[in-house]
Amino acid sequence: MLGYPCMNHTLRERDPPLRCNRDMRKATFAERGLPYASELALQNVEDLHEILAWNADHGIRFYRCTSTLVPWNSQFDLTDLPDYEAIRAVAERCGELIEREGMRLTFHPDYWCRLASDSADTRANSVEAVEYHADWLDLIGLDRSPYYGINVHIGATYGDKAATAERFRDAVDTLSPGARARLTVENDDKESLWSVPELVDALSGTGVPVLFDYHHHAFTDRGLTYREAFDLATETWGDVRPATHYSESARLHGADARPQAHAEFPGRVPTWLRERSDVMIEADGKEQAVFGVRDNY
DNA sequence: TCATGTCAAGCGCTG
DNA sequence: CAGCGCTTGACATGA
Repeated sequence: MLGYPCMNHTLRERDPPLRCNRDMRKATFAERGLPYASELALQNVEDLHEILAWNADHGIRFYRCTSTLVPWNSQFDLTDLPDYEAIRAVAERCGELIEREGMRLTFHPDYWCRLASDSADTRANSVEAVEYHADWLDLIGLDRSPYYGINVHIGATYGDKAATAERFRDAVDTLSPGARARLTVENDDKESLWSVPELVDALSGTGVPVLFDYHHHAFTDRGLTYREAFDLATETWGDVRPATHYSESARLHGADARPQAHAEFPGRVPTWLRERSDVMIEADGKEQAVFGVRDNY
């Protein structure tokens, strides 16, 4: 399966727009509080259902939802929301659609989610973030499996990789069963950070799978080919079909961009990657980029 | 309605 | 050493 993250450009441009990333600023949350958070969450979940339905109609069965599905969820429990029952009902319909259509849904908490941080506050916020993503997956009614994953980066070294790996494993141990069972960890896009072999080593014994990002591997290859790194990561998934990320550098497409920047429309996903994993196409072209890649076969 | 500046949260790195 | 970029856009204000 091929998929795309977050926004669907086609549906975003409708009037009214369909999107599941309605958010608000701190001052607005302070002013309007739970009722407005509830209203936004309900609209977001309703639109998530429409996006999933559109995806199914267009043969796209893999989707990553944004982390603003329930805005400000770090500040309350889902059950505190005035519209909780309505939200739950729509979430269940999303789950039924996903089951019926054989779809795959994942999440990717924001950049500040740093489970191995050397700051206890940052670690606590990060654990909390993984937990509320797990609450959403429970609400939708999806299995507690990395198949419906919550994907994070370690994303830093704090000057000591061994100590960072240990803090990461400790954080994993503090997660609830539902959060822990869904966690996946992706290789970073900076030479100094976490490569596939380093993650495999750091996570050995935890059961947490390594999510292989093809483009990022170029920055942390450690002498391994793409296929070697993918094979290494795939072993960590056990019986679960791996999820992977694919993108191409914008530079390959002539842009004067930093090497890490994504091309708007990547060309062709390697056949071996498509055959052996579900591939999230990370590109500004979003759903159109999936169509473009599909047309190249 | 639209343009513009700003926005909760962490990091490493660049200019 | 400030600001950028990530997995990236949207909110809020004022004309």
